[in-house]
Amino acid sequence: MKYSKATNYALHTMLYLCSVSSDKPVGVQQLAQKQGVSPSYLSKILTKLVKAELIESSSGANGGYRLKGRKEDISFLDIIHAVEGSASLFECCGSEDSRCVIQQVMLAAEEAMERHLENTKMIELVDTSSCD
Amino acid sequence: MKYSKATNYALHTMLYLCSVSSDKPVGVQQLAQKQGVSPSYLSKILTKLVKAELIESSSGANGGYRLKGRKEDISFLDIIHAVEGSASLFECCGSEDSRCVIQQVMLAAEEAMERHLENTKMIELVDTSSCD
DNA sequence: GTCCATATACTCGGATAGAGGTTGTCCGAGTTGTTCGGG
DNA sequence: CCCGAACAACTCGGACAACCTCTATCCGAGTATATGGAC
Repeated sequence: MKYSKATNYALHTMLYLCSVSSDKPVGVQQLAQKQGVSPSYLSKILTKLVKAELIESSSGANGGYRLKGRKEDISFLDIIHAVEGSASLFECCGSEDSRCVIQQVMLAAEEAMERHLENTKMIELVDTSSCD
Repeated sequence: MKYSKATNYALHTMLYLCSVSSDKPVGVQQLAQKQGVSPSYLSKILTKLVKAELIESSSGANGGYRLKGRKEDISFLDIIHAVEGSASLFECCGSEDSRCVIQQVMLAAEEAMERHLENTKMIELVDTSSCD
């Protein structure tokens, strides 16, 4: 059980886009170079963020990606759900059987984590960002 | 990012062992049959619980698995860590670089979940258990 | 009855293997801005 | 100067592959109990 590297790339990219905060889109090559990933792969991840309407893309020359919503509203959870999916981390008996006590405990624990991720917005980190 | 089925099997097995609460060990066949898993596979999972000293095994006829510690002390987190490992869910820049803000947020969120799992002991569920 | 060999019922651990997810790469297609040549 | 064609830069999306983990099975080895026969 681990968060995928894709999530890491997505979070760092979003943090960077929030800190730039420009109207001009940023090319995927530039974003990829900063993190030492191949542009093709990063583009695949960013597509998920586009579908989640966190960012938007513009094609053609001088194209790239740029924030869609206000960066005050973007939480960690938004990004993680966009990349990892929003399914529950734990599934007990195949179906979503809510009678299982174990399932209930796990769900409550997961919600504790998600609350924390939802309350932390991207903008809070913009100034203090290291480890680009 | 999902908890493995092995974790599910481990939790259910531990819950059952806690509810039986007998000195006599329970055979892996019986445990496996209750959950619809193959005994060979379950045995492999239980080996991890033995190494974590949550349960102990006795070989030979009438052998099997039985709780080692007091069931008041066994938390969800103990079991999960035994099966999934206790590594952090999120690793930012390869090494454990604690300067990364993103890493810090993720770590704090993870700790929120772990606190919940640590505070929930097996014994709390013994009576109300369904979904064996 | 006692002792020992054998059978029986278990766990333990390694080898193996398929399924599925993760992490990438590659390439063709479509889109936009730029450049350049003809009128 | 103006228009259009060609070009370059860029994203989009699918196909594909290498790799790893998860899930699971199988089997041989070791171990503890039960059985049963010889004395």
